[in-house]
Amino acid sequence: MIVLDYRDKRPIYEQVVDKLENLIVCGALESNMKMPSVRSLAMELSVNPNTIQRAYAQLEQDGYLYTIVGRGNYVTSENEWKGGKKKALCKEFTELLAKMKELGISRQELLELISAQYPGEEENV
Amino acid sequence: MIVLDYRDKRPIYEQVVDKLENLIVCGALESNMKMPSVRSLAMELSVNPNTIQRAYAQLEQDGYLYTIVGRGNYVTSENEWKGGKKKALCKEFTELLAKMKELGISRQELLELISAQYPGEEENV
Amino acid sequence: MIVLDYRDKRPIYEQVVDKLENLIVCGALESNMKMPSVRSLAMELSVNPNTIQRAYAQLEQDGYLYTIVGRGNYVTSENEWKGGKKKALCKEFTELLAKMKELGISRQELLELISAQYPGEEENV
Amino acid sequence: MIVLDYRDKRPIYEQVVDKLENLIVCGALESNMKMPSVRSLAMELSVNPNTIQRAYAQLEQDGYLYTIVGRGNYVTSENEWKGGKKKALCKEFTELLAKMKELGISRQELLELISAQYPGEEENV
DNA sequence: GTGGTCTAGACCACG
DNA sequence: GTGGTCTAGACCACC
Repeated sequence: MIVLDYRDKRPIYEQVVDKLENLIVCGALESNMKMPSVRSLAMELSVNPNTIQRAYAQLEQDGYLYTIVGRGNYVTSENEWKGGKKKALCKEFTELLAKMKELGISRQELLELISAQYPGEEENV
Repeated sequence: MIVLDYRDKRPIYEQVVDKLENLIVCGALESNMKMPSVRSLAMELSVNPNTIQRAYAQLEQDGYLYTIVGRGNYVTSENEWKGGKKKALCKEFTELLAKMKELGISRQELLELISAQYPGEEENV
Repeated sequence: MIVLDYRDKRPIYEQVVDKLENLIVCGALESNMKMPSVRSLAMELSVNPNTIQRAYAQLEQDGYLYTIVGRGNYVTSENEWKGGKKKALCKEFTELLAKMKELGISRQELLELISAQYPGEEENV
Repeated sequence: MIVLDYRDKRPIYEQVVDKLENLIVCGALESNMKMPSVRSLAMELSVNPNTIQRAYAQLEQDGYLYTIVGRGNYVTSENEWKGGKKKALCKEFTELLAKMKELGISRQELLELISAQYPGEEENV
């Protein structure tokens, strides 16, 4: 389900947050689905339960999970996190655009990169 | 020349690297220009010389500076770093696009964000 | 009669206490009225009978219910809990006022908040 | 500086957060003042450093502190937290008002409680 | 069994 | 010396 990269400089709990967030965003973990328990996921990843606990706490704070004490952690429904996520990505996109523009990358080059991701849609839409 | 933000979570040396890289990319620091000495820049920013030393080392590794022992640090000529930088940014851009597409952000929305950065250029260029 | 919020951080029994207390305070549950049995309410809410038992015990301790062993739980008459409740709320109110004053919130602002709750009563009453 | 109440059911870190927040709000801890280090405060309170760490992290997230890794924790300037705090208190105030109104506490009684806190200001302001 | 908190002790990057 | 992370192991309330 998750593979940790111990060569990565980022803390483990952050890697776990990232991977799980991706799984939730891409729909692999469905709304209201029960997540593996703190202890079981810790065992599976050979990591201390506290570390998973911290990751789950972060995900809850970011709105991707909700916790019922004594029962487990569950995946939040999509519309509760979608708005925030979209806003964050657009911000990142704008900042990246600024850097690219400064380097002299033309609007045309950007459009080509986009067309590679959104095939079939003509440019004169 | 450089203003540090001590509340930034990133380490100081990384901020210095970032700022200097920006100054080089935007052309404020010209090719083959002599950089301020480690000690003088450390004094100017009120930080430990080790911190500046580390930043310079990082910039040299990234190809933005070259060192002449006993003489100082100099700015690399543009064509030596431009290709790598551009490639890195395009890769980042493509990965970000993939995430945005997954979230359901339309091609149209992207074009609007781009138009905000590249004003004056019509969409049917 | 009662709707539980499983995403609420508070324990279930505490939510039950709160909801029942509200129903008693607002008069929906009249004095000396018989409460539903522990088991039946537990069934209705799909929770463990222990949870309801604990809630009833708490309500009894707070003076809102009295128990007749072998018969069931009954709502206390109003005058037995009203005094204590009022005193507790006023204490809470005073403490909150102190905090607000410390933050520089003016008397005028407080009056406006009150007017929003007690509409129709003029300020010079 | 801080006294813990071990009979309190709330977690220790939460008590620490509460006390420190109060000290900051009331001005006892001035802007940009250096807080005691994690380890020293832990020693002073006879508590594990992790516990203090968690409290500081919470306070940072709430905007009362900012952290410079390797240097220490510092008190945020007032205007960075004042708005959020005021909003939170007003919300609490409104909710409390609703409860009091339900219990039949009159507007007049509230005004008297307020006058006790804001002496000298006449009612017909 | 579940999540939440806490202790004791360790290592790391940073300055 | 500072904050940040992690482990190992423990206890608690809740259900």
